[in-house]
Amino acid sequence: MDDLEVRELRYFLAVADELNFTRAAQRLGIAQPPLSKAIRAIEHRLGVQLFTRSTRKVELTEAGRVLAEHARPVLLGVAAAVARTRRAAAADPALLVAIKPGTGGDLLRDIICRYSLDPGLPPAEVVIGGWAEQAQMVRDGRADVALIGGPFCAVGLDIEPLHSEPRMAALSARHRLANRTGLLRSDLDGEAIPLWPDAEPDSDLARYWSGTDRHPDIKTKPGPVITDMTQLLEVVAFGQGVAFLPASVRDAYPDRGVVFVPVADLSPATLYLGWAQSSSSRAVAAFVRAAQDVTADEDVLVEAVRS
Amino acid sequence: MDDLEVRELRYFLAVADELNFTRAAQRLGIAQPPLSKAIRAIEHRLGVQLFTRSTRKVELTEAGRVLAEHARPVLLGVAAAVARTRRAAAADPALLVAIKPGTGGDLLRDIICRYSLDPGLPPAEVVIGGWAEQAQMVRDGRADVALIGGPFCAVGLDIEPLHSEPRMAALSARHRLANRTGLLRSDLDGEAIPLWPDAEPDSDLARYWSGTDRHPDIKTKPGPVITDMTQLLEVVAFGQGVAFLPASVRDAYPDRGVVFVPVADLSPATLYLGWAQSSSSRAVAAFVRAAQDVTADEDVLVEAVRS
DNA sequence: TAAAAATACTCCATAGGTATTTTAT
DNA sequence: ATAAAATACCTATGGAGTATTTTTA
Repeated sequence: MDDLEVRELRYFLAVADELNFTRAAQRLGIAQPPLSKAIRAIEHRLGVQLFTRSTRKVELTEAGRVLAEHARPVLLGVAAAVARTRRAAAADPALLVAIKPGTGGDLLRDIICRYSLDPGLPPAEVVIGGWAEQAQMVRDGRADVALIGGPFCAVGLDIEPLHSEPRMAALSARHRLANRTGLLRSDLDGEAIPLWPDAEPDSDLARYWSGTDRHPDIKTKPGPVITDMTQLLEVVAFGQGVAFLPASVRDAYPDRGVVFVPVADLSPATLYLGWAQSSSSRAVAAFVRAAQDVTADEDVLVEAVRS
Repeated sequence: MDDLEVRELRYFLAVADELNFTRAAQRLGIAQPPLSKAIRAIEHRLGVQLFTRSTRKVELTEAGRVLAEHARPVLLGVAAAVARTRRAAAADPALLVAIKPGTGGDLLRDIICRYSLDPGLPPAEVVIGGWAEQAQMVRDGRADVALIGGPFCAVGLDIEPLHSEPRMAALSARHRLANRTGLLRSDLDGEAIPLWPDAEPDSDLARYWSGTDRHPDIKTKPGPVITDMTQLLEVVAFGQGVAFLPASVRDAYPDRGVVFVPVADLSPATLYLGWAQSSSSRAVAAFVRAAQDVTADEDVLVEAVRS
């Protein structure tokens, strides 16, 4: 008379995503009739209608929307439970730090270095994931902590800002504004913006990368699709678009015919440390503390240099 | 090759709690052999040993501890999903506000009043739960928001402090210190402290109620077991113990031969508003905002009276 | 030796498959 | 007319039960 099984939640979400029993069944790798039956069984057990369906249209009911919203974190929780349990049993359990290619550099090295001072803790290992995948890796247990740049969804995570730096316009050396010493975002209105494949248009992510998160009125022109930073800089160098990148990118990637010009009215690039909400892991706590210590030291240094 | 079912998590947690397959099976209402088999199946599927067991002793492994920690919130999540889905489908969905008997009073009335100004929101209904159950009611979906007094575990909740007031010593009118105008906690060292049945000795809860959360060195003498505020005040009136209560209790309960004396070095009684972490419910958001508005107004009022 | 977990087996509920029918556009 | 969900029916995996054996403190 009550609770749902993980398998049922999975089936339900597949239908909720596809709004089509046949396609959902394909995605799940089962036949359509058992899927229909499973959904009916859930509805009957809960005494609730989850979908309004005819043979031509399937829609979520209000109750269905509520269930969908609750079901997703449950499935992530199960995945995380399995992944972390497996890792805990491994011969050499480690603290997994998720980053995306190019993140970190000195800061990450310093944090890991300080974290490693305590020999009683599992060693920290870096796992490099896809471009906006770090938060999800923490949620589903593939990692324990993550360095996350740019805007992201913090549901299920505890986070701490580590470092913030202004973003600059990356322009081709031959760009008409390449020798300016400063710009406003509006100066680059109408320029093509290279696109990351997974960021749908007008998402937080897309608006951040196009520098329009603080300028909702600016419409952007789509540029070529790019998948990594090298490619992005190439596109910019060829004059096929402009990008808004943290200043540190200039140092991380050697000169490629791209110039960086300060832009006064861009949101900064902020690097966050994220970890599983209310994690009780000693290692995670130590890593967070190490990160805080390192950034605090850095701030002191910056103060000292300034004065 | 991967994920666990809800039933399996339930079975696992029963064994993890009891550390005894036979008792766990009884608790689950199944026979012992299928339980043993189910746990073995989990261990085999994960490729992980969860318990070290002989016929005489069952213990959690490190991996088992990790799984137990992850499994509990998953089960709560499932329970919450089911409960909230059912409620969303009800003819008259409401926003359920969990309180414990005696909480709230004017403040709660004002918050609900302000929340109700928007006619587009579901009506707020108050559900009265057990004494320290409010947080759990939010976690497992029996309620949407909760007013929580005293120390509590905020895992899985977002919280916001609403109101803080100093606690006073509640003494029998015939107590030797009853006519003092002020006390320190140490003045009442050695007095019997009435006990709430569910607060195990030396828990955060017990230390809070005995006024020793800021005085870890003070040992307390156990008094009679009490189950509600009326009973507590009776016990105090009879001189069988003392209690440390927020000042507002004096006003909420008519005179019962109990006097309230300020105690300078007690932690205050703070009332929190709690709701499901990263809830996306419009109603919950509106309720939280209403509560913030009301307390802000109150603060302004207090300022005004002071000046 | 006794208490508790593991093994051996039996049974049946149900997850999932195939074939077919119904329904709404 | 057709695409898609529902229904009917069948099969087999595995969840749960009973009886028994093994293990160790």
